[in-house]
Amino acid sequence: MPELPEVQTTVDGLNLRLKNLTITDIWSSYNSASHAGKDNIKNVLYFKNFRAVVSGAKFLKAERRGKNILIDLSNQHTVLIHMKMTGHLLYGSYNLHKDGGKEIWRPDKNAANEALHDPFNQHLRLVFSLSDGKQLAFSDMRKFAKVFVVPTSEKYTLPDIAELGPDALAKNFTFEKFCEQILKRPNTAIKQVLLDQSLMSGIGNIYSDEMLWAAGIHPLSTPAAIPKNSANQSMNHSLKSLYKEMRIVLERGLHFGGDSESDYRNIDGVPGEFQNKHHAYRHTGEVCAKRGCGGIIQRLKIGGRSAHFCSKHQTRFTSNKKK
DNA sequence: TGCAGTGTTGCTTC
DNA sequence: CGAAGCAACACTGC
Repeated sequence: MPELPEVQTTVDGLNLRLKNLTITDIWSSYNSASHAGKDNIKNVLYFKNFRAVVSGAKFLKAERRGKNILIDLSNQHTVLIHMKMTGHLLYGSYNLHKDGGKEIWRPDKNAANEALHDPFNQHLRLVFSLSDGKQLAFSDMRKFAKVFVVPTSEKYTLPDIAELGPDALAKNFTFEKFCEQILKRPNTAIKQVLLDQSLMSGIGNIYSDEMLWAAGIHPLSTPAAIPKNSANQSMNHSLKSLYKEMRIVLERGLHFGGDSESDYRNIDGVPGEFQNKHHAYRHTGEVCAKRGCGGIIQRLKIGGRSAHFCSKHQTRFTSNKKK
């Protein structure tokens, strides 16, 4: 779901659409004490405080740290949003309806915005009203998302941000640094290592499968056993190729506006296209798309996640020495 | 009809 | 410390 390319696409959309807008008010479905106490949108740092801090502030800029979105406001405060599994930010025109004692936001029927035709509007948890008369709505079907506000001076010292490893696409995240991080877990399946946000940040289940497929490395390979460089010209089956493919696959995800295999939409409600470019993820039982390979895509549970891979061209490197 | 599967993270346990 | 397992929740598909 939202992995690095999807979160970046969302952040780019926020910077494009919300520039110079002021948040006139906010609303939340979690406006009741019965939901307080958990570390997610339910407590919204106790909604009244959140509302008091955020209302009236102007949007300055959004940025991405791993899979987190940081939104700087003009009043020296920053909103952190992690979309987790099913979070969606949607920008468009909504109207507040009263249904008995219950308040419900519904898309404006006359608006042409694609965001407003999405089923995610059934699960709105938080709505920012903006000075252009439109709204930024946050939908979160499974209610796993995290949203809170802190002084901007503290944004990078939050555990959510400070404990992240280097960003997978950062310019200064060199091959040497990549190896250093990967080798901190020398005997753990590479699939799990790539998903560990404290080692490097931004990679999720889909892109990890795709980069391992492209690099020709079996997801159960252990880092210490994978050659650093490959002998042949193709640079395949090595940490070097994995590093290279990591960059390529994530950049491609970004280029195609993210991956909507599941239900990702950008803030205008438009799906991405990367789901049509998969070679491994959710291709179980299909013939491997690699030229001349002819293998069949397998699926395996690794670290509680499903991994998809070609058992023919993805080499399994494991250490012989068992402890 | 019921239950496994789905993406991400955090907490508990060993 | 690391790693496994499960919980947080809701919906889809077999």
